[in-house]
Amino acid sequence: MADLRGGDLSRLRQLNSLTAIRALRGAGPLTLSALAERTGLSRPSMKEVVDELTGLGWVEEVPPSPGTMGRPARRYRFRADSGYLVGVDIGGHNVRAALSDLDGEILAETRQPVLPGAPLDERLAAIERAVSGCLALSRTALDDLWTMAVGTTGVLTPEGRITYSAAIPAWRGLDLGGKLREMFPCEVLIENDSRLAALAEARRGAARGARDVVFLHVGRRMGTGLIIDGRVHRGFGAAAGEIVMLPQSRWFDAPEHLNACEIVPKGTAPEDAAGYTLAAARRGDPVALAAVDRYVDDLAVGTAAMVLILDPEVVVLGGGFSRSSDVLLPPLRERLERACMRMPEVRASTLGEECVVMGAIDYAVEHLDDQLFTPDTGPLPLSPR
Amino acid sequence: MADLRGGDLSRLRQLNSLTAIRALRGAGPLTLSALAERTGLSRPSMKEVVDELTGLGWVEEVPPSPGTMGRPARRYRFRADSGYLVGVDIGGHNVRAALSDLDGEILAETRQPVLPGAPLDERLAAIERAVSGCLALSRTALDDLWTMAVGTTGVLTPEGRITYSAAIPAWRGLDLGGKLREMFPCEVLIENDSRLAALAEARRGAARGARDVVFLHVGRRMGTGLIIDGRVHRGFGAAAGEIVMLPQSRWFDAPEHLNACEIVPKGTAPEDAAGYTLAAARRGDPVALAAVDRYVDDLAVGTAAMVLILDPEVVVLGGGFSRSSDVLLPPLRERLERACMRMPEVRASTLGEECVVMGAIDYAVEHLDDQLFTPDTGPLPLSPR
DNA sequence: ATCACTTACGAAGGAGCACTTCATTATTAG
DNA sequence: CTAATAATGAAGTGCTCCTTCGTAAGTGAT
Repeated sequence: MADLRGGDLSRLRQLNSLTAIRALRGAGPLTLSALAERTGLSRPSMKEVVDELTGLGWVEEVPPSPGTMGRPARRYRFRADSGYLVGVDIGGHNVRAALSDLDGEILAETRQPVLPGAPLDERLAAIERAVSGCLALSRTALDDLWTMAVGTTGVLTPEGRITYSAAIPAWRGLDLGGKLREMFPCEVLIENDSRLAALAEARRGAARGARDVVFLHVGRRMGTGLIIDGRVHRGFGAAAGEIVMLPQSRWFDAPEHLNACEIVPKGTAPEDAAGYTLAAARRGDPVALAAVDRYVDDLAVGTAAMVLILDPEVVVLGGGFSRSSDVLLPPLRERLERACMRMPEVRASTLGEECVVMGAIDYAVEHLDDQLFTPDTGPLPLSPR
Repeated sequence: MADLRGGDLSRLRQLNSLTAIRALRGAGPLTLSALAERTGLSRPSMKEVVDELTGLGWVEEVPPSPGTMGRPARRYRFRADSGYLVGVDIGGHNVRAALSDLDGEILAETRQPVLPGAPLDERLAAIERAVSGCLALSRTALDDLWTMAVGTTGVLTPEGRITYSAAIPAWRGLDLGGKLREMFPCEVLIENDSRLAALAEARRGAARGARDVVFLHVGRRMGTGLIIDGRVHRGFGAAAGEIVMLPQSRWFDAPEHLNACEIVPKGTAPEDAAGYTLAAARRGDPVALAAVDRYVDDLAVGTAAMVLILDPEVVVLGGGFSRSSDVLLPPLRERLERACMRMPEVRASTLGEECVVMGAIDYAVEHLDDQLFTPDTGPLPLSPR
């Protein structure tokens, strides 16, 4: 039994305001008549709603569109620029950031390289630089940032403390949420990077429209993100998706098949070895193909476990190795066909490197929508908070 | 972006009617003042709402509670008896049914034994008998049945056709939903039995209050049910939870460790073998304990996969073998401690044999609530439909 | 039995929101 | 310049909820 709050007349207005905002956010600038038709309200009522929203700063009039019959209608749009969001992807080698408006439209992106072994301060400074870079590029003031969503590798507590991170040694035990809240005067959300990537693929990428999605991060390290019923699944202790920890999933050592392939020339940097093998496999090298086969054999076990447990609509292959999805997808599909009860769609990521930042943006948008634009959350505040 | 329907004044009333109903269903009979306080509405408004609901047949006045100061207040209750629900559990050896009111309060239960190899007609007749038995016991007319929820073993399509059932050979390929809709003049919902058991445990059993639950059906056959974010997780093709199909989960053959234990006397019925081993293990028989150890070793692999993937709050052990949870839980916990990232609560089912029927009832209640008592679903109809 | 106290009931008056209707206004097409 | 088109603004209506206040129906003390 959810909320027991009964509704006042003002609540009705609030409901209608939110409906108007949703309609405006869904489809570009709209006239009063269009809004009225979409929402089912009468024109005069809609006028009052829009006037109120304009007064609060959530909605703004735009010039009428010319060339129509009759008296030109005034048009209104949602002011997605009343506030801004940043998404940050803190990886081993790079810190990426993106800045968007309240609709998740990306306005600026930056990247700051960091050494994997860099000390904590250096990495935090890179975050600072990445974000200020975005602010400068989009000419946005720090105070106009409403929410920052951060994706990083590692296992997190629900509050944003890092339990464990294989990729970034300095991260271990860090209260990342607390640190970033000291650095930035906005709300800070921390999430696992694979989960954010999954969200991005489900919102704007290869799994757009699907409500149940399994995202596989395949690369030097394995990771997963789950979208269940359209939302990021964290689990009770924010530890969902860690199947790589199970030896029988055969995921932990799977990348070694590619790294340790005989055909990789001595002296190749460890981070390039797998790429070399995958490229050789694409050319048809039999030794490389055999290594890929062994790799996919292992990959398919953990994947089949997730598919059998969750029965997702789509499985998305992302992460570094997904650049070679042409090599990986056919054999993976073949193994899953045999192992699964119902075969899901298996697709390659379409967002690539920007996947996590985009997911972070999407996550922030969703958080904001839950807070502001949901009927249960009280009246709309004045826009500039 | 959900619905774009704006709200009329009548919608406000509808909202408040639903709030009143929710309040009444949440806590026994209430006076107007109590209702007003809980919902935040004024007394006169609440009076009007309650009068309307009384007229529609959803609410009814009950005698005032004596022994209070001041003028005795009129009290109202939700008429949970405006309609009735049946839950059915179609197992290999038994068909169970339960009848409840709209609040899921169980009013009658029946059981009809069936032979596992019984032909289709016989099993359908048993269902018929089980349901009419419930109707007779509770003196309810067939026409007062609103919804029937059915749990059965096997893999289903989203529409309620049976893809595959190991336990009931005659079931294979059957359009069970269609058949039952011919037999009963009410809405029919079909679901996998383990999923319903999971729901029951999450609503009224060992996992009450938890939003993410993994239910393990351990018995001669293995099955699972997942509750994610408080709701039954079916998956895109209603095939979620079938990890037993993955050889590496080691679930499929796990029960064989108990069945084929050396100490089981020759000639024991196959369905009693595992029970014999478990009982011997409880007495401390070393051979039986070793078999249990091997069994739990295997059980823990698939369980760890689910826990690592989903990070549930609670894992519930149900099914036939859960009668021996005192023997199974400690070693299972020990293995999971080692394998899992975050250890969930591991508990034994508290509902036992009635688990699936109760889950069916809960499922029907939830379906009804979604249809009738949710703000987005339009106005409340007249109670006797 | 009576009186004070407590609490609920019911009626009356008021405010807010959305609806319908209609005269007015701004633009395009001929 | 006129007719047609479509949006605007103002006026009047109905519904829902709110507050207020006098009345009714009990309990407990004298």
